[in-house]
Amino acid sequence: MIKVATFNINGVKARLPRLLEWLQETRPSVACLQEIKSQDEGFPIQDIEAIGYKAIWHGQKGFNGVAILADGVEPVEVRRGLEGEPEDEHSRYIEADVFGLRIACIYLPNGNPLPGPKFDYKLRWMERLRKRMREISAEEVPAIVTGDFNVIPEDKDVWSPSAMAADALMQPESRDAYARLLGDGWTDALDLHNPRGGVWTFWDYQAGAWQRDHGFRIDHALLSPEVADRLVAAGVDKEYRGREKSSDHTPVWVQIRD
DNA sequence: ATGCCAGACAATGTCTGA
Repeated sequence: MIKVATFNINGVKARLPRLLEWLQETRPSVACLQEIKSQDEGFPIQDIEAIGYKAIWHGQKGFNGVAILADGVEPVEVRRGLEGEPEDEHSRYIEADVFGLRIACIYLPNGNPLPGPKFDYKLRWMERLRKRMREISAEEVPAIVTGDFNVIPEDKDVWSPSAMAADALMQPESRDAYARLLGDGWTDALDLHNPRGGVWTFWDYQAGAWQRDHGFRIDHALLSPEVADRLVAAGVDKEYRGREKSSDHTPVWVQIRD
């Protein structure tokens, strides 16, 4: 069984104890991290290797940054960054082959405030992502595109649709772009296993959101048809949101038959 | 209407985020 997880870590250096304990307690085969908020040279690879993982990462000063960790084997990097905007220097995409799977780890732009350049960038980035995902589909490799999509797919995926109505995460344009990915043949694994919704992956640090369970679902795992056929389970490691110095996201995982 | 909270950077505040 292969377990592929994603975790928006919100600062890999500030969160290192949480990351290491999560890896050791849940032992995912592959762990995709977002918002490492570290330059390449500051990534704590020694601590990660000390507990048996190998990794590739794409860092950036101060914010963004993504990484793919694998239990005992080095992920083979396929690409970093998306095509289409050569001037875009945000570290938001890294892709690798590992355990016979193509894994893409993404940190999709938030898009707030809107309207404005950040929302425009989000929508352009989603179209660039779609183009890459269609290329992966054409390869017909078993693939998982996972990470922080910064899209609340449907009203059932948020504690209060009205409270979030003006947010970039649930604008019709954001949702339509996400729906187009699914329309291309990708399966939202967590949604498949929780069709009635009510499953959150993010709770804001502010306004007591965690205590009030004011969360929403923005961390996703999209499966190619070759992987969807092998899906055994999907879930959220909710308890990690309640720990000391936690990220504002929880890990999301899928289990895939060998 | 705004900030709430948090991390990084390199201040003792600013930027960024969701």
